[in-house]
Amino acid sequence: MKDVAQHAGVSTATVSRVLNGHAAPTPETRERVLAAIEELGYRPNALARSLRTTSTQTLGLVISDLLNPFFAEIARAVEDEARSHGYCVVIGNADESAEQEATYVRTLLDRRVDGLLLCPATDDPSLVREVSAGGVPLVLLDRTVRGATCPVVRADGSEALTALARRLVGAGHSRIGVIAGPPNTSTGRERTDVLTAVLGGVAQIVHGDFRQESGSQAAARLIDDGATALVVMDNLMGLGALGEIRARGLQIPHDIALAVFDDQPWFPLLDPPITVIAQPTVEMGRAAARSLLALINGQQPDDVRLTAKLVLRGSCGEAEL
Amino acid sequence: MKDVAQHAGVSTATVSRVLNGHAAPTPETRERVLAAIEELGYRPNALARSLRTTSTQTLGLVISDLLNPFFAEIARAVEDEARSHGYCVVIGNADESAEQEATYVRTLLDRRVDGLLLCPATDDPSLVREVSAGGVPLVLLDRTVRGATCPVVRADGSEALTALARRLVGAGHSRIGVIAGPPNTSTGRERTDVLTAVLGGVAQIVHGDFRQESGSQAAARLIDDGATALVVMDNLMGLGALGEIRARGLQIPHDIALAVFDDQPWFPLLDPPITVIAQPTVEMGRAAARSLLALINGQQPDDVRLTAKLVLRGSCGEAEL
DNA sequence: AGGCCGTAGTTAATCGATTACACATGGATG
DNA sequence: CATCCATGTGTAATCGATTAACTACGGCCT
Repeated sequence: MKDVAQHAGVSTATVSRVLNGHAAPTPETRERVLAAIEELGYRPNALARSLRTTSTQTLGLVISDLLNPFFAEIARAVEDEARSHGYCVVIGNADESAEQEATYVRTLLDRRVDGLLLCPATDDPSLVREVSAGGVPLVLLDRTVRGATCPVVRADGSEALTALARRLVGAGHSRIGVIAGPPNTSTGRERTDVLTAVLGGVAQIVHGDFRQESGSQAAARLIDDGATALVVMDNLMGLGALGEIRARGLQIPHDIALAVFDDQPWFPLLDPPITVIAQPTVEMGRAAARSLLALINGQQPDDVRLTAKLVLRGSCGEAEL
Repeated sequence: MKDVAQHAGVSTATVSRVLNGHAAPTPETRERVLAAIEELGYRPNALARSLRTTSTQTLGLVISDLLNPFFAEIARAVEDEARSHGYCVVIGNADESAEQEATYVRTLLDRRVDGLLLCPATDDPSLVREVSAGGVPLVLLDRTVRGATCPVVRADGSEALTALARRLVGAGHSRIGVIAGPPNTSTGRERTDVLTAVLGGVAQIVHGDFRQESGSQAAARLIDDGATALVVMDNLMGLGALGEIRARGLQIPHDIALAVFDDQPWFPLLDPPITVIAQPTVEMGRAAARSLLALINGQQPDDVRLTAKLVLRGSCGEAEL
């Protein structure tokens, strides 16, 4: 910057003013400065700028698993929304581990992100408290924590799950296996709560860990226990369950019905196409980014609750109803 | 930091030394400083540190599309490898657009990443030159550019493609449709070059843009033109092609054979399971991160060329051979 | 006792920007 | 013609760390 100033025969203050579009500099000065910038190929140092202004124009996003397309879509949406407001997004991959999540959150805070979006790995509120105590704007995404004091953006699958459960019972299923998320995640608990409320003893619940492998294992157990329908609360575990069903040579929906939370582009391609509860991932991501930006701008955004939709495709024997 | 120093009754220099594990401070001083840090909940400002040390301990990764699981896996691997060396990764999503790619690259450079990993959207070398001119360590990933002067990490699918092509010809296919990537990407061109070399006039090539939609359209055209086999050069376009095949009610492999570049966890679940050319994504990501770190440490890493493997599953009529 | 040295710690410059304040210039005003 | 104000620019402090150069303090040797 000093070089640019010298080249243009002005002070660094003037260069800075030109860069930041202040009213002061004369059109001619501005021209000269811009020419010098161009000629020297100068690019301002964002670190120095941020240090001085205490604003990085960056949002932190800590998600549970980048390989889960559900989160990848969210990340993408967050990024789009942020970019359209001149913000950049730094993504941290917690890998469904509370420790790694904490590490990432701290790293991002150390780098002074202007705000943080978090998909908490567990419903333990301590990390959230820590961030709030630091005064950094925080929005929770997809999952919440106990006694959360910050805005939360998530999808509500109660209606869809209820409709699905009724349908399965109506089709005569009397042993419905539920492959749920970990009991210490809000999504893991809430979704199963809805189901048990509707299904009562008909439901048999096994908790997985939102990973493919746990889906296969849970499916194996449930099938061994005589389940005639499987409801899987996450697409990765759904993938595992599907693998197990195929490995056993079972026919969907004849031998076993299947429904999965989260839609994926390849679900319609299976035979039969898979019935899903689709979450509005893009809208969730965008809404979360908007809420966070609002918070950064001193507003107090409300919680956002979007609805997940039941998409019937055939894997629950819809055709036969 | 000043507060911590005061609290511990030392100077900021001493605090800094404690933080950075310098030899100087006495165990007692160290204790006192650590206590003060603990008590005040002090966390060092990474921006200030980076400004002073001109090192951010951060790698930039600009990829073509986060929603493409191929790149998501790579991103994940890069991140793992980087983290194990104490580096953080900032991901930028170019969305297969050269402009957005350039924007991201510049943003990352402005933030002074220590090095950059790039999956170039086109084979135009100008952006690469710009980065190199800035003296920032750069490694290309998956794709290269014309006259690249930096290390490149990619997968070689020639053998696998050749074997696949021979097999298809051997099975009697005389019109083989190839859905390729854009001709101005190295992967788009090289893969088709291999195929045309082996197949000659038997191959009919349509270029897509690495997105699902273009896969459907290309498949439609090729099928209309009488193709009895499709080779798709990317998993997203493969998804599109599959959709088109299903929409037309064609049976795989009876009516049409199909093979796709990039393996995906759900390919084995289709009926029949899809034959693929699997790229070693994790190894690619790790290797790229390692090369970049080597470059940052002043070494001159070689190009890395990993081999993609043909995985026969049935969608090319393997059972019938 | 005096000189020397190693060690622990302090002072102050520095990284590259932003910005409050001071200053100079020139035109309008009484 | 002196005064005042508006306007454009420069000076220098500042953000929060790191680190070279310096100082103070003991202990050791002769």
